[in-house]
Amino acid sequence: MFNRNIRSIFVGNLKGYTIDNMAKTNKNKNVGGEGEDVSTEDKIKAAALKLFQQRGFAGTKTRDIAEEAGINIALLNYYFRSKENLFEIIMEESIRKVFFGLRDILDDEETSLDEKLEKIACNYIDALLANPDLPLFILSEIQANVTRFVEKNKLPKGFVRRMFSEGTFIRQLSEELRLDDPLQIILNLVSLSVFPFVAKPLWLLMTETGTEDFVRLMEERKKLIPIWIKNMKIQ
Amino acid sequence: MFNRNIRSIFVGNLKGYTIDNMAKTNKNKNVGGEGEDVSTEDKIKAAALKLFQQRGFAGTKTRDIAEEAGINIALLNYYFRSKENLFEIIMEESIRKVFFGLRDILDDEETSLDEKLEKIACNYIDALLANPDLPLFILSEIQANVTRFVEKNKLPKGFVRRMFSEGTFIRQLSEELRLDDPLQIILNLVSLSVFPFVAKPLWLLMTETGTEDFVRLMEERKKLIPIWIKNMKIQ
DNA sequence: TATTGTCTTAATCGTTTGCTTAAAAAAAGT
DNA sequence: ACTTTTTTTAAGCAAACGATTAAGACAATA
Repeated sequence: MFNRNIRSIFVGNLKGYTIDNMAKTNKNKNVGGEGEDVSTEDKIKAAALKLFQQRGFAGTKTRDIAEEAGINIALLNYYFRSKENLFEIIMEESIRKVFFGLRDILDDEETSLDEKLEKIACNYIDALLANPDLPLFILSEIQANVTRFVEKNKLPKGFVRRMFSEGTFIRQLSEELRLDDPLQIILNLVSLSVFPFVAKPLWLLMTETGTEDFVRLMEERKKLIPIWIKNMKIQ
Repeated sequence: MFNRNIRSIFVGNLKGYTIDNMAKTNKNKNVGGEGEDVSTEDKIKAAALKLFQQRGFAGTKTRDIAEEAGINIALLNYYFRSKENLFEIIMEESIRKVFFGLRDILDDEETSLDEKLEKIACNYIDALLANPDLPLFILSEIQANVTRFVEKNKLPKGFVRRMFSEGTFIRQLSEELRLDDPLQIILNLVSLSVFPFVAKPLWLLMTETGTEDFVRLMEERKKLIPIWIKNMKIQ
């Protein structure tokens, strides 16, 4: 609750306000007994996340974010210098949520492949159930602006190499399961776990079901996906 | 090459031009020997498809479409009354491409489940290789504007019921393969086939490979996916 | 040749959008 | 009481954006 504002303000130029002004008193408003009271900055970020996920960067207007957060545009620019800056912050946290859990599981040398498969399917689907719109948000924003991703180095450092070259997970896949192409299996693991969330709006339309049914379906998959993956060795 | 313009103009109000004006002389410009010559309407639609897929509806500016098509905004509005109208047309054709092939295969009573699985994986991946950006485009635009989809009834009539209730494919799945939940299997089939294309930009970034490698990977999957699906019965 | 449909040029209109500013009120900290 | 920080109000600017219009060039057709 301290460095947040500093970072928000520090990205790019700073006009009008001094850093001291912003950083010194960044109180957390959680003092009332209700527990409903959140700091304004977080209110804005929550509103921005919601709208960015729903409508994308280009489809979201700063005025809508302000309204959703229950504040005014002036205040939005007082905290986050620009729409783009706000978006960067939201996207960075989104990436973190989606990739870091995965990395921690895959990196571990101790756990067996079986455990990893279960952990990934289980933890990952849980994480996505908590943030169902994250995957489509990230994927479509990459599509809309690949360069921004490459330049701003949004992917966790070393994540790529650790997962696809020197990673223990790949080795485990080819050794323990004797699967010819580990890349295909990784792709399958991610496809089976993530795609349902990407297709959720369409799925709900087509099956004419509600969110509750969708959640049930995903809960089942936590057990099923590891089984399916293990059955993917050539028999 | 005749009713196109009529439809483009007819959606919504019509001001400034008479229907006769538009419909009477709608020549196809393919008369030169080069074969490179396409009708202006198609040039605009091609440009619109490309940009809408890349940047989404909100992220695409009419001026960009005009520039991409090598024409001017005035002409764009002369053919397609508005950006929104142009988008509707593009989206409708996109939906058609993505869903109709699938429906035709699933509907057929004659072909066995094995054949269907192979046909879907093969034909579908071929179709997506020809239009790699279609799935993410459709899915993110549904997310961005679900209501537009519901109201404008974009999904093929009867498609939902035929696929998920009275469909022969579902029956075949549960009878021939004795899979407990056919819905999960359908979801898997689509996930394994479609997700790689949705995640393509991210995949290329992470694997540090090129489009050629991606195509090879997908070609392999055409054979592998049916095998994986068949192995999904509880053993 | 006159007509008709296609396309360009260039200007413009009304809105929307991102962002800024100034002044003051409200709240918090000292 | 005072100072500082947060938030509102309200106005407004400059650019972008979707759409329109008028006038005319060009090509095809009759």
